[in-house]
Amino acid sequence: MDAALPDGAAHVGPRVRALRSAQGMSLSELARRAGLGKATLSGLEAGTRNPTLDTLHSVAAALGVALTALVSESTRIQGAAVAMDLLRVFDDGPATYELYRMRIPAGAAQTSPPHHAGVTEHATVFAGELRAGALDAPGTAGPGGYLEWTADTPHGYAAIGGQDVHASLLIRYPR
Amino acid sequence: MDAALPDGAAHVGPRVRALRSAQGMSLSELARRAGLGKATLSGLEAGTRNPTLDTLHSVAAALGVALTALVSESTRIQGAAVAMDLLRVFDDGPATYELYRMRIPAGAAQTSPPHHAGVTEHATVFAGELRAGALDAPGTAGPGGYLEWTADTPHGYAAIGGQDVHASLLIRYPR
DNA sequence: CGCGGGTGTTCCGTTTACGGAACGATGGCA
DNA sequence: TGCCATCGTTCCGTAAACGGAACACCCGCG
Repeated sequence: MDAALPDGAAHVGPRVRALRSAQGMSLSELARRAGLGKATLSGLEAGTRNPTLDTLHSVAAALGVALTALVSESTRIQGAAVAMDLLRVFDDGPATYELYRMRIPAGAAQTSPPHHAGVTEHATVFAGELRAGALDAPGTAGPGGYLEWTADTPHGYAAIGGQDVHASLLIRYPR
Repeated sequence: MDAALPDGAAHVGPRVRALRSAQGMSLSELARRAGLGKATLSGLEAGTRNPTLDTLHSVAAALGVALTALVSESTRIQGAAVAMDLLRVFDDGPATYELYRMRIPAGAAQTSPPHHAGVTEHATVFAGELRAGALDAPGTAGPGGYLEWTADTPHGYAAIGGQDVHASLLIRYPR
């Protein structure tokens, strides 16, 4: 399960430094605005420290970005053709929802084994032409279009137009 | 004792606890899987500690969710009846997309002035019964349902069932 | 040349997040 | 009923993240 997740903390430092210098802000000034010691920031950017949630929050606020922007590591699920980034997990009463961003290279296709009973998938297309759904009855949708299907049977995804498909995919897992 | 952990930290604890119990996992088991001490997790969930990035990373991995899912904070847009949290902004080729999470209290309703021409809105309902769309031709959708409408005319949102509406709203702005 | 104000790094004492162990509470099971 | 496993919390010594100060360095300016 551990997979080859590169140590998340290692990426935060360079990202802070990049965001900071992109705004033309000095380390000293960021420390002042964030109410942190310069030693803290120096170590954080160098990756020699393991920052606290409070510290990260202060830095993000002083940089004017969301905390997510500092720690976001795209947990990418890379399939044969489909790449999905998990954006968010909702936990709403009778069901759990996972919201993904999906990319499919032009012309590529992929099938997926069935999930548990009652699971449905909902896709909203940003760009390209998506064909998706049950293998024997797929639907198609272009930019702005929407598709939904039950995922408890074998289903597939394909970019049938001449360009890459970008879409958001919502997977609903009932209790 | 006062602790008084600033903002962000306060929300992480309950979220971890919610995600953990949603999977039917005990605190002890999560501690074991994450390679953390039970004291660390107990304090984290209670909000009496200020966790380290490493700790958060371990917890997220053991829960099988992205680190973002633990620390994400929302930029909320609060209307008369509708509360929307901006989740993500996409900038894909010919259009820009804003992905929101939308909540409407049971029985509440709200109208929205027109946006620019060509703007469309796409809603996927998680819970409750949503009535939304052009004022003269709204549609309705329940859990798992989908609605879309053009936003360049006056439009509205309403929770018509007896319970709150939870939905994801995608707004598409063509160039 | 100083000199003052800026940079980022390093040192150091204090604070605190960490894991391990002990704790009381709870829940089967014989 | 006792027994034992597991639950989540609390206590405590250690490791380390924290802020402040000292540091070397680099500029613009008189």
